[in-house]
Amino acid sequence: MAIATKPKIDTQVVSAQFKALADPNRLRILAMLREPVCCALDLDKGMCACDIESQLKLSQPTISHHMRILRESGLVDAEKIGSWMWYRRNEKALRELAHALERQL
Amino acid sequence: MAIATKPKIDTQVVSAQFKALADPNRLRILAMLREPVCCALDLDKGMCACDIESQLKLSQPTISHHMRILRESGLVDAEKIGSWMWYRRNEKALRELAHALERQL
DNA sequence: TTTTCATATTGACAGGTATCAATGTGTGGG
DNA sequence: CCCACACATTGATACCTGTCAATATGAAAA
Repeated sequence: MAIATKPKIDTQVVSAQFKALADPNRLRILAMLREPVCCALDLDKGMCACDIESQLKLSQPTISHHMRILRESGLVDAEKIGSWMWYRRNEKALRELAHALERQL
Repeated sequence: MAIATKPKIDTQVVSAQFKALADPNRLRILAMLREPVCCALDLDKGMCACDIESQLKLSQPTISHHMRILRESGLVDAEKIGSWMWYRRNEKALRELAHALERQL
């Protein structure tokens, strides 16, 4: 079971992930999530949409749009708690993408 | 002078590179360039546009368009010899992008 | 229940993109 | 010089994308 099955690269998934990274504002969001600055105290939760909005000069619907693309690409995880949406980097997915880029693509 | 100056990440450049990777056909081209299959014997030159065209089901102008985007992103190098254009992966740029993705973005 | 707050969705719009047919531009061969 | 070849550029077209204002949704507070 621990046999190293050759890691499959799904071109559709990978190009969606690169597409998610292909916008400067989404790169900024990803960098912000690396070191969350957040209105709540529990930084482990990540950042909520309003925190991101307050640091980027973009409207609320635009932030929501970018977060959906990041979430659907799998590079960012989201969790709804109460009426807040908490966003976190998916470090595993980011690492796997970087490795695929270096070794397979 | 050998002090490790913090590697700068130019968001514009990086997002252009991810944009170049955000198309499935360009990912295929990059994968083809990893192991060139080429009409000429000297594989070190890379692949010429017609070789790429013959393996992808895309018109010649479309290939030319994709190669321009890959070239301008810096991920692929191009060299004109006679009337052929030879394309090669820029492994250094690809590696740097992968490292930036893993460590800084 | 009514109000308020956080976020998502919709609609509209300007600009970008992938694609191909047609045409232009050099280069090498005859 | 002219032709054939390899590639680039242009123009047209359909589709996709980033953005915001307006509106909807859903949860907490009053």
